[in-house]
Amino acid sequence: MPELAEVEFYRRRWSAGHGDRVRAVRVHAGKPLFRQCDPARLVRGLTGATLLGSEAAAKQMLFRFSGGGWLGLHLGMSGELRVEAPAYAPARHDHLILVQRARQLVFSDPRMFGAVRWHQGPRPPEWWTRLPPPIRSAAFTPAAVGAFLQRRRRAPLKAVLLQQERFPGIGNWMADEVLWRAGLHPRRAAGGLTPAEVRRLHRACRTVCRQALAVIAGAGGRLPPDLNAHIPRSWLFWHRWEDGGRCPRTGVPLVRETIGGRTTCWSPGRQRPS
DNA sequence: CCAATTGTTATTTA
DNA sequence: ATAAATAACAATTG
Repeated sequence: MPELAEVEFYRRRWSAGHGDRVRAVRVHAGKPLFRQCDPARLVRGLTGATLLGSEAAAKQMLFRFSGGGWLGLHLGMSGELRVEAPAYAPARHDHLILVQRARQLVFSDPRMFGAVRWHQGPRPPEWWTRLPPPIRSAAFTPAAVGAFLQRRRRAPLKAVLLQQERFPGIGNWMADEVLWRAGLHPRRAAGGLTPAEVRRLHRACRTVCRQALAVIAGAGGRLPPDLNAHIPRSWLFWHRWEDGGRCPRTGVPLVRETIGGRTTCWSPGRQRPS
């Protein structure tokens, strides 16, 4: 499930453990989740360390520990972070648990497309510092979007929006939401947009990211009880999987089809193929 | 049994 | 050689 805003939502859950020491680590070593790290070193580094802080960017999270330890998490397709009571008994898909005095920080991922990384050193790891500039940053300009679209000019817009090197954090539902807001058909060739359409796409990316973060991860106040609790009914989000779902703006029946290898939903009329 | 799933990457095709 | 499409990864559900 997790895209930009969901990742931030889950990171903030674990921030309940900031400032507390990790007394023990439970890990399903040998699972593909740990292919990018050495589970033995992970456990050795985490045990006894204090969780000092954390950040999320794109679909990545980075947790900082005392002693120069950095824990990287990616939630893949089905990952989630939870906070459980000290007495909680681990379930089958709880592949990494940081046990603290007052709680357990649980990383659960049934499909195991996620990843766990461990880095030891004074500075954050290379993979983190080299992430592309966020969509909400000043570096995400219409010119940068336009240049990227030109390089992928024959690919459908939907496929291009899913490329993390230019649209970090965008996933399947956010891509559909962006194209719907911009009024662009997902099958349009990336290189065929007018300058005005590129600007619309750029603006829709920023708007969707900003609003999704506010609504899903909480603007500044407290975390919503549930991921989707505050997503407005006026978003495509709620209608894209419904059978007989209708465009919340035009009332026209929505269409679903595979584009760029992923199930894609759009509103005919509002998003024209040429 | 077949199909589907909010992600990424290796491999194949054009 | 490059870019686009496809398969594969694993688990679960309809």
